[in-house]
Amino acid sequence: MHAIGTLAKRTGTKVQTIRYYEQIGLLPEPGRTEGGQRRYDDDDLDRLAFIRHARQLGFTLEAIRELLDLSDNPGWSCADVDVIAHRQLKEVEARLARLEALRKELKRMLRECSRDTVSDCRVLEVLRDHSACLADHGTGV
Amino acid sequence: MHAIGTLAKRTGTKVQTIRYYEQIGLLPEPGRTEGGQRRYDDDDLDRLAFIRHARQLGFTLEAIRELLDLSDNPGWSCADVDVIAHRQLKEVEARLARLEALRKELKRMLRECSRDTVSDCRVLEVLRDHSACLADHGTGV
DNA sequence: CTTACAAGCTACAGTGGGTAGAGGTTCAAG
DNA sequence: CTTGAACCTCTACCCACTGTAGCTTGTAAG
Repeated sequence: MHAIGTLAKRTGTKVQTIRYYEQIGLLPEPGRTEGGQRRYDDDDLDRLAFIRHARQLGFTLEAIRELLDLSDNPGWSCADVDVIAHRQLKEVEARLARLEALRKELKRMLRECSRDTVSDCRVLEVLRDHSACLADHGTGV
Repeated sequence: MHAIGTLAKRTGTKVQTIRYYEQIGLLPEPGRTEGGQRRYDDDDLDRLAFIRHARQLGFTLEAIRELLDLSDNPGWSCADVDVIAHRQLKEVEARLARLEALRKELKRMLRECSRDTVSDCRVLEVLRDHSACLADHGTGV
């Protein structure tokens, strides 16, 4: 039986975050001491570790909820899990592509700036000049 | 004199977002018609375009506020602007690195999964098995 | 057994960067 | 003059937490 702080330490989670996961139904309500403090068993620890690991991989809490549902049901299908993981990979790759474009644009801006070593900086000009960029509205970085 | 909807269309911003920028002090309070509707001039349009462009480059609203302050002051220094832009580039590059690591981990997971074509999927195992990953707590993706 | 204090508790507010909706008013074209 | 699209304010919501205030409980040392 572990106190909430032990769980927190073992999984690298904040105490409040654990209570938050309970609140939104990702973690089951644990048992309590007479005084009302939460006490967890190893299953809870595993479940939390799973959640944290999936979060580190960028899964949303909703996706994690799906994964947990699938793994809770004895008749879960591998294909469903695969779909979720692939969806996640696609999202990560899309974000990567956007960030890469961003990096190029920033570098270009800074390169232009450093060209005129003495006088007025061009960064603000570039930011101001919409036409100079490949503006696609809606960032989603 | 432009209505808020015109500004919105021209800069690819939602009407609500423009009002939000005003609320947090990024855009000045514009003049109003007798009936109370906002009316903007070309300076406002430029300022909003600047904000949107900077947002597309991933600058936070706080960073944008700094940039606008610098460009409002006649005695702003190029070096200050440069510092902000470089800071932004560093942040983007850090996020890129993290996302790249993430993509690798996801790919590895999916590769392991597809190895056993028939039986139970390994994705959930991998998510469960903390030791298999290069866990650094605190994602910041 | 008492005391000290770390760790726990609940409840609520705030973060960033907006977005959505209700319910009402104004503007401009026909 | 009428219509209806666009405007107005105000409030609440999104995600995934994080922080704070004010209180209670658990535990180890003396």
